[in-house]
Amino acid sequence: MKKSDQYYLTTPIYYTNAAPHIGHAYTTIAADVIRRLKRMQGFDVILCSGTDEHGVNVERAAVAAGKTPLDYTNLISEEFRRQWEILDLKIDRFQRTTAPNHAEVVRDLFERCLKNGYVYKGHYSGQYCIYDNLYVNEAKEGDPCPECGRTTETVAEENYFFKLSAFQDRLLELYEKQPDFILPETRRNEVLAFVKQGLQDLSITRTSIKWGIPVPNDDKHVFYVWFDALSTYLSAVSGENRWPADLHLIGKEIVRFHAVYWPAFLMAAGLPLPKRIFAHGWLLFENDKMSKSRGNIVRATPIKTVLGTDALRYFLLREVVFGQDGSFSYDALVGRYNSDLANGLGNLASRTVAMIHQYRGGIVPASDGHQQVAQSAKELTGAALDAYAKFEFSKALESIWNLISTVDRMIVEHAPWKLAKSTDPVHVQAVSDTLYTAAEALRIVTALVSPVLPESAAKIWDQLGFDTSLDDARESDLHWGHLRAGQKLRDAYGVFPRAEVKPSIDQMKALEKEEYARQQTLLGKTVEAEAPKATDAPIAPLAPAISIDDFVKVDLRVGLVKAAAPLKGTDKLLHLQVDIGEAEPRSIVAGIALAYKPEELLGRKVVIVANLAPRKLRGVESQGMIVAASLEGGLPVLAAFLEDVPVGSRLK
RNA sequence: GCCGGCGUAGCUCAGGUGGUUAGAGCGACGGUCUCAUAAUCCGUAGGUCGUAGGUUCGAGUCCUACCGCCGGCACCA
Repeated sequence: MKKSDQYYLTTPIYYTNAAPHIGHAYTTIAADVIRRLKRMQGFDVILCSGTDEHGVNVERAAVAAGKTPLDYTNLISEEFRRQWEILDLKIDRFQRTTAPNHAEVVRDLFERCLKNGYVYKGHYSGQYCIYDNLYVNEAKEGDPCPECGRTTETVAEENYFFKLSAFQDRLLELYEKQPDFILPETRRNEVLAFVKQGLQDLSITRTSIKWGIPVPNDDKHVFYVWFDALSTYLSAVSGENRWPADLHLIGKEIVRFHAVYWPAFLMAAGLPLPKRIFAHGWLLFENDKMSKSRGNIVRATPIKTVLGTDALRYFLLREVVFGQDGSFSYDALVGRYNSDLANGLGNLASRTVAMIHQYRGGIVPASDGHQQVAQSAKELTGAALDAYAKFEFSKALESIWNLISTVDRMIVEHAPWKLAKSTDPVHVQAVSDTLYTAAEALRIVTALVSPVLPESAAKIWDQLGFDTSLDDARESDLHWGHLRAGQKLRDAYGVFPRAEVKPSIDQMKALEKEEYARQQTLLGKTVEAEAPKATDAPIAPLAPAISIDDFVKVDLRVGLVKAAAPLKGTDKLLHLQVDIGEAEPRSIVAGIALAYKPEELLGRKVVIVANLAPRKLRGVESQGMIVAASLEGGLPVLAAFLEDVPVGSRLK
């Protein structure tokens, strides 16, 4: 049985199709901060992270790199682990989906679900168009393909299905009873809307994939992504009595899997549910989504090298409202570093320690401190802890910096450097009061920021003369007056040296290039060979072989876009008029509105499937189809020619 | 198209149940101090609170419409 003082939290299980970047670091840093906060509250905390290593994408990437899937994922998994080490993130359990203990847990979960009647072997059977590689759900035997008009074939395929449909009510009840099961609220609303509109059973195995965990007693099948990956949260603590997790920290793109599928799997298996799911937002790069195709991915290690890990941690948690999207930029990073860390906390530590050395021989003087500051400290500490408890990191840090600024003001107001020249006992005590107040407030601030700035806080802690580890600090240590008179301070040294803006940005950018090159070399050609955004969506298997006669049936033509307009009522559809050399331009509806603006298509040459049977889309007849590369999870890219070609030419 | 969120100083954002001159931090500018990391501290400038109506004695705060942005769903064959 799990003990009440235990806290189990997880990061997502990162997919090993790409090397770690700042986005992975963001989640993991946040988890590390929560881990330290919970420890401060006295919990026995463990943090689990890991790598999700199965699936087609990994299989393909491995082949492309000339490696076996396992060799390949060994490499990337190790790269993730190394990354967390470099960033001083303590991962208590690092679980790989390729580990033997994990396979056992997955099979066990499956068998529990099976035994309880929530898994069935589905014979998907239905109409299938072999030409378009398309399942036509609504068609009956002998019906034509809506795409090409040719007769569909009846196919039957075996898959294991999970009866997700049986859990709609229970899930809604869960969300109702535990309103904070999914945070923030906006994500909860989305999940509610999704579940309320009805749930379909989920296919949880594949026969087309080999790189995965075989289904018990039926090893033609391999578990498909979510059944496999989500179980990691169980396998990371198998045999430890740690389950259920207190918190799954995730990115907003995987909310559905964690908030719908995962609880349903666990309900089906009769296992306890996680207590809470928190989805943070995305880290944008200067308002653009980071992506390989844009080439604007940032890695964490160059930032560590130039400004230190704490600078990165502070920036991410202070600048970004946790739960919302936030943007990263080098300017903002260095700005925050200088104004908040160097000029704020760093300078306060520096001046406080220096003055006590200078005016009191490095010994903390006896005093109760200024009561006004003590009062502010009490209030602001309370506010910060409240915010921390709600994962409102930016708010918590704001409160703490408020206290720093209060202390700075107090120091100027009492100007100890003036009174220190006097031997009047009243003045002597006044100086002591000011110095004690500054040191005690600094002590509290340091302990309070230590979950976010562990490395720097430890340095200040050391300068204040403590021998204990800040890791052992507890919330009760935050009360005013714990600093003892007579404590001997250590020498002062800079904790956050001020950064020159341009040189440090240049240096980070240079290191960023090196780091990118290093990762690329590590992974061989695979980094470049990858699709811009790889997801775990199934990759369509190669269509069946056709003869040249079959190919000739497809009439591809060069067309010129004469007109283009959005199709109202849709996000993705454009209505085009395309001249392919006929008397009238063709009316073609294409799902490319997210990738292309109508005006940039005008006058552009495109490739058209000219003999595709016409079909109405949203009430508009589409007399053909535009040929485009369809990237997984990405935007379509139109086929085009490098040389100019006449309108109407046929492609062979 | 449906559902939800947002639009407040150059930037990032606060502004329960409507009530005197709309706030903070950063940045800019001016000044001050010297314990300190050319830091601190004090002060100044800057906002028709997306637009247009409406309710009200009174609206950034409520209502309606519209515009723009962001999510989710639908849609994308």
